Amino acid sequence: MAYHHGNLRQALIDAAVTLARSGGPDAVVLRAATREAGVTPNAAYRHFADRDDLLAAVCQVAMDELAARMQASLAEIDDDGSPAAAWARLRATGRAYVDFALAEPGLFRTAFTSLAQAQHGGLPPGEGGVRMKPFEILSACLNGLVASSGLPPERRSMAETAAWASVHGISELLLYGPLRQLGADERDRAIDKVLDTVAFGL
Amino acid sequence: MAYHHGNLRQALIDAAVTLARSGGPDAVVLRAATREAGVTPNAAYRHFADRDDLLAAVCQVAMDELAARMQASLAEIDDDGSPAAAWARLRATGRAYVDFALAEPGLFRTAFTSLAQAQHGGLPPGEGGVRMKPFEILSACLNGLVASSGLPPERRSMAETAAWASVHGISELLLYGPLRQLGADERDRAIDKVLDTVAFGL
DNA sequence: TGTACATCAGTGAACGCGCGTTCACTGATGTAC
DNA sequence: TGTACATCAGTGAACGCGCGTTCACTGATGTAC
Repeated sequence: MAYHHGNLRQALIDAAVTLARSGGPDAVVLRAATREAGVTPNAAYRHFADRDDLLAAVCQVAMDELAARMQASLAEIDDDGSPAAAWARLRATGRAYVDFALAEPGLFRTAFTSLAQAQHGGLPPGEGGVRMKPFEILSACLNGLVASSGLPPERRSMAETAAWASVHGISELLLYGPLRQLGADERDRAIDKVLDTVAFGL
Repeated sequence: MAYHHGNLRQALIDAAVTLARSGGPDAVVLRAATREAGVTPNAAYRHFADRDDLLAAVCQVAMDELAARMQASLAEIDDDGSPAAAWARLRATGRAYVDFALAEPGLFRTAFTSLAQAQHGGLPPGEGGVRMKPFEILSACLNGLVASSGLPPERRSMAETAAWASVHGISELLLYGPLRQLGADERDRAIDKVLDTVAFGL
């Protein structure tokens, strides 16, 4: 499968991810990606329908990266089936989520923009475009919580929504909101406060 | 104060707000605003240093609008000093926040972008740029909650953070996240769930 | 009250820029005989 | 094994677009005598 370039498609995605990493979705500029890959602008059209198609690929990568980090932090906690372990697992995914947002604001923002575009543009409903692996990870954690008796089943309903909203919200607030100037310590305390409140609230 | 145009500065802001309303901060295009105001592009430079200066004005308007809606929903609940009233007031501001986000996604997004830019660009720390009236409203609600004995003082700390994160998060999720396809009923239930969880968690 | 003048809000024309995208092409790759 | 050929990934040049911004200007407004 190595033609002239080798694997231009992947090279373009890599370059575009780098752009998104440092400047968010708007920085995913088709010409910049081809420049970085050492190729003519129009060469991109052999591999992507248009700029949006390239952006969609980047969004998928960003979302997958977020899921991978959540999964990785989950792997560090051994699941002995106890409620305490189940709560620790939930907290770990939340923390990983926020850490990813803070460490990679550009990718974090990008991860959610293909969803935004699917809203305006076409894209058949149900055919969700980007797969939301993070959502599935969160659901699994909550299921584990119920299974371990850490959470009464009658409180399980819509727990994803409550948990995700808090964790996503604190990420945005720390990045772009009134909390963006916080020092590292205060930031940690803010994140803990949010995670505490969610756990208690559920 | 009426020269040639009347009040071009305000007319440009109005036009720019309309742009932001339908397309978010990126839609705030200086030339488009002058076009709408029936004026030459460079006329804008009599009233704004550059495009970012115009955008900053729009951000302030958007943030003020958000605060106004929170304030308005607060005014509908008579404050008899009881804990129940204090909780209802908190909930009303949260609900107004989410409702604003859903009704005016472009303005909502714009309200928070001058903050994002102050982060990258210069802007002396402390000199916060856009004033965060919504934050102050929320703080006042939480103070009222403590005053009414609805919330023990030892739980007051960082309550703004927890409350705001949840409310901001559900807004983003409904607009751009996995919940963006929800119907009106499910949406209401999701918002209620989040508000319940916050109240319980605090 | 009338006239000369300074101010300055808005004009007209142009700049350089980088973008996404299209066209006809070239030349290396892999394939069939 | 060697040659003719089809494929198709990447080239080179160009397009039209709209943007932010700058220049020297014009002409209506308000002011001083």
